[in-house]
Amino acid sequence: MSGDRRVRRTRRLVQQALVELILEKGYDAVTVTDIIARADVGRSTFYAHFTDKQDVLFSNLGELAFLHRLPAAREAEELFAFSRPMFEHVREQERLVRALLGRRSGGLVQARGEELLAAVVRDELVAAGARPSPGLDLLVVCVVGAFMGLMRAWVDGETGASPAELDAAFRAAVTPGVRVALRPDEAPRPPHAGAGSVPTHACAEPTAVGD
Amino acid sequence: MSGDRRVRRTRRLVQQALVELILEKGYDAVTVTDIIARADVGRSTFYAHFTDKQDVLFSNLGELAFLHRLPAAREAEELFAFSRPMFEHVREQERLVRALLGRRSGGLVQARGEELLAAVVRDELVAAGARPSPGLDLLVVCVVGAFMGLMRAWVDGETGASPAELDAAFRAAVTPGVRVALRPDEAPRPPHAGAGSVPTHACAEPTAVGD
DNA sequence: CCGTTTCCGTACGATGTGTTCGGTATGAAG
DNA sequence: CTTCATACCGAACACATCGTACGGAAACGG
Repeated sequence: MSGDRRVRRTRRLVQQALVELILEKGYDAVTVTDIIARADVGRSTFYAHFTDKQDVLFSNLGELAFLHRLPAAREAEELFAFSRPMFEHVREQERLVRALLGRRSGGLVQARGEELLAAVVRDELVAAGARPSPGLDLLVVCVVGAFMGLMRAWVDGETGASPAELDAAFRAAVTPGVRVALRPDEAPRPPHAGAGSVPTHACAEPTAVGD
Repeated sequence: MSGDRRVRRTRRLVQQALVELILEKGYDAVTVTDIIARADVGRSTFYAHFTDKQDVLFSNLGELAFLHRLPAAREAEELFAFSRPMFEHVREQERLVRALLGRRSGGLVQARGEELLAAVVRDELVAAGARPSPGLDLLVVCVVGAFMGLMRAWVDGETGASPAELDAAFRAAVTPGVRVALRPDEAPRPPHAGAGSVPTHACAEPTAVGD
C-alpha cells in the first residue's frame, strides 16, 4: 500500500536528514541543499516528494498525533491526563521532539501543537463541567501556554527535571486555578472580572515549591 | 548624542519599514531588499547601520524594555503587577507589538520577551517569600507561558477580550497555584507523583460542576 | 522478463545576500 | 558662508539558495 520501496526509502532518508540537521544547526539555518546532501538524494528527487523544507517538517508530524490516542480523560478521574504520558513519550522520542518542538524549530510545529493541545484541554474542562465561554477559552490558553512552556524549557535543556517532576510542576501550577474556575457557585465570576482579588485559598495541594 | 540627523532618519525609516512589512507579509517573507525598497534607502546604507534583518528587529526592542520601569512589585501588595499595564501598553503600541510578538514574527522576539518576563516573575516570587529552587523555576516557566500564551492569542486576534479581562483571566488562572506554592510549610509532600493513581480530589468532589 | 516508475546528475534562471567603491549631498562646526 | 567630515547613493560584484527541466540509468512490481 505504501507503494514503491524506493519512495519509502527516499522519504525516510530526507526526514531523518532534516531532523539531524535541525539538531545541529537549528531549523532556520537548514537549507534544502543541506538536506539532500545529508540524505544523499538528488535535488529533483527531493522536489518530487516535498514542496519545501516546511513540508518535510510537517510530514514528520504523525508522531504527535498520538494525542488522540490518549486515555479519554472523561473516564479518568484526574484532569489533564495527557500531561504525564506526554512528558514520558517525549523522553522516548527525544531526538525527534527536540527537533520539532524546541526553540531550534521554526515555531511552526509549536503552533500546531498548541492547537491540538488546546482542543484536548478544552474538551476536558467542558467534560469536567465548565461552561463554554470566552472566559473558558482564555483559561485554556493559559493552561496550554504553561504546558508548552514547560515542554520548551525541558526540550531546550533549561531544566533537568524528570517527566514526573514536570508533570507535578504543571499540575501544581494550573490545577488550583482550574479548580476555582470549575466552581461557579462559590465565586460567581461574570466575564467582567475586575483586576482585583482572586479567591485566596482554593484547597491546599501537594508539592510546595521549595523542596 | 544621537549624532547625525541623517542617521536617525535612516534608522527610523528602516525600522518603520520592517514593522509595516511584517504586518503585511510576516517576518519570514520579508527580505532586506523589501525593506530598503520600502524605506527608500540604499542597500549599502542599510548594511552600514544593521547587520541583517534580525538586527533591525531587535533594534525595535527598546519598546519592550519598559518592563524594568514597572512599579516595583515588592512594594505593591498584589503579585504580577506587570500584567495589567503590560496589556494596556500593548493595546497602545498595537501595531508594533503585533509585528514583534505575534505569530507573524519569527519567534525570536518572543523568546527574548519570555526571558525578560521570566526574570521579573522570578524576582516577584522570591520577594514574596518563595525559596529559589528548581521547582520555583518550573513554576516561573508555567506563569510566563500562560501570560505569553494570552498575549499571543490576543495579538493574533484569537480573542476580543479587553486588557482588563485578559489581566483577570491571567490572574485567575495562575494566582491560586502560586498561592499554594508560596506556602511551603502547609503540606509537606514529596513531589513524587505516583504513576498509577494520583490523588485527584484534594478538597472537593470530582466537581461535577455545570449550571 | 519487461514495462513502469523512480532516481540521478546537471544545468538553468530567478532571487536574495552581503560587500565594495567612487561620486554626491547633507549635516555640523567654525 | 565656508569648510570639512561623513552619511548616503547606486551600481556592480561574487556567492548562495531556490525551484524547475530533461535525458539517461537504475530499481521496482508483476
